[in-house]
Amino acid sequence: MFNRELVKGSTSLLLLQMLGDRDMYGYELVKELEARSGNGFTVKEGTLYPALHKLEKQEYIECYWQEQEKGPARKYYRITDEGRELLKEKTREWQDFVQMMNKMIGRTDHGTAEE
Amino acid sequence: MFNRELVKGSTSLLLLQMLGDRDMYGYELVKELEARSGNGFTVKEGTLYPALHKLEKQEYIECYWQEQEKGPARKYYRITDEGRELLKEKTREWQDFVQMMNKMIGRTDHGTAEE
DNA sequence: TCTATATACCTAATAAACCTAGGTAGGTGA
DNA sequence: TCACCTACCTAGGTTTATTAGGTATATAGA
Repeated sequence: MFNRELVKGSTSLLLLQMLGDRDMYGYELVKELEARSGNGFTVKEGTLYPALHKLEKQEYIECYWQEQEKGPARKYYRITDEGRELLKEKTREWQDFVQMMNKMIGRTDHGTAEE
Repeated sequence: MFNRELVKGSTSLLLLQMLGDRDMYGYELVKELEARSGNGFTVKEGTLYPALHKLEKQEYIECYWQEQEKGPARKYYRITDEGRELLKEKTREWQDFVQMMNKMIGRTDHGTAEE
């Protein structure tokens, strides 16, 4: 759909946001993000797992294993208090960024940009 | 201000946007972006020049030298027709992306998710 | 039994974008 | 002469995401 480049830098925000709602495991996050975005994009496993590990190392999230009656065990992630702080901050940053971008790309009409 | 990470991927959009308004030279773009963003961020020269060269190679912009009465000559960049097409497309992508992100992170206080 | 598929985890190698930290050169003013 | 501003440039390193695999559990079908 749109350029995956744009998403750079927003992955951790997305992950924290998801975990802010409820504890989730990696594979679930991949599927959920794919579903929520309406096929807009997907966060690949090769992106997700390293990102989760980094957030965990920084103590913004923590994990626990949960055995399943059927299928492989799941590694659930839970957001920490520091994580919630970071989430708030990142959300604010995102909103500021959007505002600035809109100021930059929104104010010119060089080519009739109405839908 | 906000995380520079977020800007990654939007640099070429910003450049095309600026050049969509008028021809500009590299150094001018750096200063102008800095001013417009209200100190939000700066595009470094080490980012800008390679980005311009890439856009030129892809024929989205083209350049011409202009001698100055005082000071070093300036290398002006002009957006091409293909560039304008790309700009429209990238602007649309940006708007889609923002829409999706807002859908995902929009409800800033989790727990109350009514529409 | 053997194989394919789905779930669920992971990483090494690569690619892309950016930043750091320089360099070259013209011109002005102390 | 030296410092500073304008104006161009790039090599090397970092970060982030993707590609393209791998391991393991469990089930369904040939």
